[in-house]
Amino acid sequence: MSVWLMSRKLKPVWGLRPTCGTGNMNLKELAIKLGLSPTTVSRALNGYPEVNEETRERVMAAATRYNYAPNTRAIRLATGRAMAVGHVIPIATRHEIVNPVFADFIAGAGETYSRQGYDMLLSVVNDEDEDRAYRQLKSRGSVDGVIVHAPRMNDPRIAMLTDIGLPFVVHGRATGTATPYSWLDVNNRRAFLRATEFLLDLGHRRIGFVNGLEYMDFAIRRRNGYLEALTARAIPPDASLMSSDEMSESAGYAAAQRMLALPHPPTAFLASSMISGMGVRRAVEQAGLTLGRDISIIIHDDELSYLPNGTEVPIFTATRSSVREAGRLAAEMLIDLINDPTPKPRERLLEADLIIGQSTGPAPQVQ
Amino acid sequence: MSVWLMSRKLKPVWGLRPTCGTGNMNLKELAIKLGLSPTTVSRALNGYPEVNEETRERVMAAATRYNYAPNTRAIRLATGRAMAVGHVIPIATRHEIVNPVFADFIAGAGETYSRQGYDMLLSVVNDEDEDRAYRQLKSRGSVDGVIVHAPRMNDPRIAMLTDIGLPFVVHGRATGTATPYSWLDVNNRRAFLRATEFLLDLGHRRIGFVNGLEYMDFAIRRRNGYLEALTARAIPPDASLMSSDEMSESAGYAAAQRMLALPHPPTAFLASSMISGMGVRRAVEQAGLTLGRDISIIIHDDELSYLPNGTEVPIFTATRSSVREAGRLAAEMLIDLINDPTPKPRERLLEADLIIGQSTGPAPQVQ
DNA sequence: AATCACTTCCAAACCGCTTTGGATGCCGGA
DNA sequence: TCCGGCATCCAAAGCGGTTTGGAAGTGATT
Repeated sequence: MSVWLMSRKLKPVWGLRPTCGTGNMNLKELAIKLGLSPTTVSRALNGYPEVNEETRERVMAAATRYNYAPNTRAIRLATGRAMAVGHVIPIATRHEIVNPVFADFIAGAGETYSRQGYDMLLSVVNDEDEDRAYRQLKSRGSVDGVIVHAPRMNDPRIAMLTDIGLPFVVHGRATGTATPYSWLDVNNRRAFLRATEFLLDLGHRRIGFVNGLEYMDFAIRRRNGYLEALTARAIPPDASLMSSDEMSESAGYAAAQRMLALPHPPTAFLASSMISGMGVRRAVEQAGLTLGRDISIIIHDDELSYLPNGTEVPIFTATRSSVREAGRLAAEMLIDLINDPTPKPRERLLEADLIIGQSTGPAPQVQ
Repeated sequence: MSVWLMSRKLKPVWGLRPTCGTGNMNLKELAIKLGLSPTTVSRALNGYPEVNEETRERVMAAATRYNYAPNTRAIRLATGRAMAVGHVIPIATRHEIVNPVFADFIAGAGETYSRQGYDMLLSVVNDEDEDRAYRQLKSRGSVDGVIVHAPRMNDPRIAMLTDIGLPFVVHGRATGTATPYSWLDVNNRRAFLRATEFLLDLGHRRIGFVNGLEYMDFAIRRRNGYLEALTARAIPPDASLMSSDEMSESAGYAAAQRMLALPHPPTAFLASSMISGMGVRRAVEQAGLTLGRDISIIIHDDELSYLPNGTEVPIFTATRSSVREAGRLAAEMLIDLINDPTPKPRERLLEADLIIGQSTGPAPQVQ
């Protein structure tokens, strides 16, 4: 008797938590409604072969009828996969990254994610918390991989991510990194090499270079391309014609204004982005010069969806490469990487087009 | 004997799946290492009172030592809360939204989320999939709530979200919606009313209005403010001085150029954004007019981090309201809403500042 | 000595799904 | 008649946490 009581006590009737707090149909309920086991229902919905075709159709029909959608939280726990990709965005001082280029990249990547059933997780963190953010993403299992933005020279994130074993793809490259890693980049050196050559061919000899911040890897490569083209024509680079700053309109304006005030001003400009190019244009027009005649400008056009470089004819002559497309491709690379049991680094270099607009013309004869 | 065999068969040794495939420490392992039950460890870490203070410290120390972080997937399943907020971004035709304003809003909201331990989920979908995206977010339990962007007049999303019971906060308002809902908005009507009044006070009588697309709710309210100010001074609005288009540089340029070519051109402009204002400025300067003397411009400044309206002195006179701050606040509202069992709609109207820059001055006497 | 309150800890159910290892029934061939 | 193979289906063990309902142990009170 007392034994019976004890065993009763050991197995009490537990207070049932609400099975259906969200108001959503779940697998078990659906199975009961169908008179099947959860196993079979799950298999039917996921296309496994060991289910009668007739049964499968019955299940499918019931699923749509009862508006059943599997709970992702449960799937993730059961499968051990987050089905999500993380993007860590540092803010504060370096607001460089909260920029329209980033927005378009995200939009492109997001397209790939939703096509492939992945979620996109954005972590906005302070600069000093960036490292911890990646580690948490890993240790809490929130994502299956990450995309690394805005790599700098000798970027420490690459070694760190390799170390903790979180799959990643870098948008850009990090000069100075010894170990191999996956990346997708535009051939910035070549793009700016070609742009400079194009201006040189038009007779320009003094070319102002309005670059981005040169701790960013892409800015370094662009400068290299610019310098390489000059050197190939035996033109000594002039430090007063080279600037490096944020890629904002006002910074572009300031840099161009300074260069135009030189005793020996440039006849052409190379600008790092659409936006800084607009600043350059303002300085040029304010100086009473005409674009494409007195002064030539070539910009780098990321094909931002809200900042088109003209609708029919391009306004600026530009090196063009869609950052949105880059986002799509980088996301695809990452998902490949996640699904690949043997993670050998993938690399992809995109070439930029050189498109001719109305902002370039032969160098004026009167120097 | 055969019974024994059968019972053996009924309870076979299951193939153990790797407990630790991710290489992460989990609660059970940590408990074993500490010689405690998972229950106690969980409670110790989550600050429950029924744990000895000494034990708690031991647990905390072990957690940091072994770099333990609870698996979010498991927490979510167990608690039934996603601890995540969703943002659905439609793309394709309306690329209006993949714009810098959106990026800054997201950055602000992201700050709040990471401060409060929430994840931010971004869904980039085609326009036609937007509805489905919200429904899936709900039925799959991926998020606890969403923020609705870029509301239009009679926006159907509001009724839909109310219907499916997914908590939400609208960034902006949707004119024509009958049922109450939570929103955070800038007082766009008042901002443009004040800006127009300011120009009228300066003697301007013909004010060009370069508005955003007028199916967007904020654009409607801005137009109302503009018209209200004119009406108050008994100035009949002139349709040829009002344009409505995307808020891009080129659209701003085109609109301003058209108006400046009128037989009776405006002496001042009201532009919907920094970017369209830049287009207006280009048209003005190209027409040989000087900003602040011949022509005045007031823009709306969302305080985009990468597009500052001047560093010290503002370039443009502007109605100013930080969209990033709006993001922070909207996210806080949403989290409040999620945590509040009695969901009564919250509303918040932010006022924009009118700041004086160099782009405005008295109307030229010679009409 | 028995009762009671309180502190501290634990076993096990549960969240909703996947997946393993059978079980069952049917059919054709030996 | 028996057996193997095949097509279908199911019970139950995870995934890694949270949370419920006790269960010991300790002092103080009656």
